[in-house]
Amino acid sequence: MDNSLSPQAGQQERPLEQRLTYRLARLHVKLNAQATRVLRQHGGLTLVQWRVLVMLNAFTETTAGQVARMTRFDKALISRTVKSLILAGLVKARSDDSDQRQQLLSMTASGARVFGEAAPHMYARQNALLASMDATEREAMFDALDRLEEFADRADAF
Amino acid sequence: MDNSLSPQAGQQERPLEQRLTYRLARLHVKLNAQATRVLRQHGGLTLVQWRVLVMLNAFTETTAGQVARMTRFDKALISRTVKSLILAGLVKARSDDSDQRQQLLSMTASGARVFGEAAPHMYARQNALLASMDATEREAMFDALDRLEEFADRADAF
DNA sequence: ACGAAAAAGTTGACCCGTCAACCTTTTCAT
DNA sequence: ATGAAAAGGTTGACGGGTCAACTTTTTCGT
Repeated sequence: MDNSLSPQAGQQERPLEQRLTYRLARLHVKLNAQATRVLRQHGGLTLVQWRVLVMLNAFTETTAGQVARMTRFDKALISRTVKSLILAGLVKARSDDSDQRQQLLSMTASGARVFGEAAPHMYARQNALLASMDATEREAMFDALDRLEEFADRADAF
Repeated sequence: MDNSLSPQAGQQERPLEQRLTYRLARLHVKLNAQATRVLRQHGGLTLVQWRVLVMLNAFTETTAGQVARMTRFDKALISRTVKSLILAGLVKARSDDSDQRQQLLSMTASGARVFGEAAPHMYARQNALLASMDATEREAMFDALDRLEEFADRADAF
């Protein structure tokens, strides 16, 4: 609750390490916590479950692999999450005749209901988030994100 | 390797959920991975160990609690990380006569050496990151971060 | 048409980070 | 001066997320 720093604080304005990396990490944690809370209050999905359902909502019959690629989550994580969703009756799998390796996933009616319950709140939150910036700021933000991500991808830079 | 999406992709330009949250998460993961790799190649610290040392470098004798508050890491995580640093001989603890609950932490010579080995690379990386944007973009980025973080802190907004 | 390589998914092991319970020491109100 | 509350820190348990190994099915070059 008390935000005042130690007696020694203030010696240096920004000892906070890599400010950018650090700030991003902090923001990410906070936003995640907020989203998790919203989901818990409106249907009880986990964040990963929610993201999978978002994908299944946008692309009606999709495979686990495609979800993994689109969300950039690890396929192991997706595998377990899909299993949990099927167990909860929110998702169903249909085997693909043309490729026996993969299964086509889609929401069940109950899945759609739970998704529909959480979605308005999640999207409202998202809009409120975006509304905290004006158009040019948003533009700048997304540009910066692109730039930074591109940089982070040049793994061999260091 | 293949970035092309499914046959169904493209139906919607941005089904990617909360674009912002999602993008931040992705960037955060990438930056973390990069930092972790740099640390592994230059001394072998973990990211949390590094951040604790950054704090001990800036504030000579600090307590675990202060490190936790400054880094916003969970105190449990700090406790374990400090233990690992002491075990590795990189940090030493001195009991505080005026308060028996806490211990004053500082780097050992060997800790300073390891820190000094990693620091140039970490700071170079940080500078390169910032250099991927010009001054006004940086300004906008940090403004946006402030704004978003403030929003995320208004927990009761939803 | 066959064998090598690649893709889809599953599983186990592991680390990171959080949460809650707990112990000890200190603070503070009355 | 004493008991309640708060702060520092430790620990155990747990979920999130990654990595690597493996199975099965498909693709593709020759």
